[in-house]
Amino acid sequence: MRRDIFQAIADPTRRAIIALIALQAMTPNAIADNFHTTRQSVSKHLRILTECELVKQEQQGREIYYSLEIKKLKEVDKWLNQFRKLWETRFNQLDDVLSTIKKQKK
Amino acid sequence: MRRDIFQAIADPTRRAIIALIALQAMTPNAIADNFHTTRQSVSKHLRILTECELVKQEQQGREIYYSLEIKKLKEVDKWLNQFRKLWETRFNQLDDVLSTIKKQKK
DNA sequence: ATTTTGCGAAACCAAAAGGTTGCATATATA
DNA sequence: TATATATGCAACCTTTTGGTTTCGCAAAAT
Repeated sequence: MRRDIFQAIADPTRRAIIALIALQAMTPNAIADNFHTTRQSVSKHLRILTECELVKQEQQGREIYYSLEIKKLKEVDKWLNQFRKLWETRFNQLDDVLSTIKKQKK
Repeated sequence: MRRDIFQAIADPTRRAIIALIALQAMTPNAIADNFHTTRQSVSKHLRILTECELVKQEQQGREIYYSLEIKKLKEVDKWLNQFRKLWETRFNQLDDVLSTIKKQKK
């Protein structure tokens, strides 16, 4: 089990869940209602998300509300930082210009 | 085959390859020398990265130089944007303070 | 001309992932 | 108390993944 954040966001359903609970906590059943999948499947995704601390849970009676640990997403942002300088440089803008010229020639 | 950028960066070896060729183009053999894996394995990763347009290749004689399509990484950044506002709000800073207090109590 | 080198592609394999089904448990509700 | 609901967890199955081995081809080197 790798279970790091990059593997966690690799699955499209998990990304959808993340977006869904970003603003308000939801129960597994409520989440499952939003997708074409079963509650158990969502539950599995939630476990993975919980294991890599992307999601936190709060029990309320027999319901469990899941919400996003937004801070954890910063790790992806941090990884992107090493490339941000590259895509913001003039060199890349020049690259864009060159490829545009190339296309026009065709 | 899903083959989107999120699945591409899910693998740690692929992330390492991405970081490696971010600054200069490299051949599969040269890339493989940097890891504890075979050239064929790297080749497979490069194919995946190429398929989702994260990497471009340039043939030079019998060698093929692979380099990063930095622009493609912006897609991850774009996805993060929807959450960026959230983790930058005061509410989250308050959240941080609260969890710090919680830790001190322990 | 022959050998070496760099490469992609296909075949094969073990492990992991994602999904489903069934079950146990705890909390509501009638 | 009996039943319905919300959930986690384990077992199972199929597909995908990451890796290795083998092969063939083309370009360089001998």
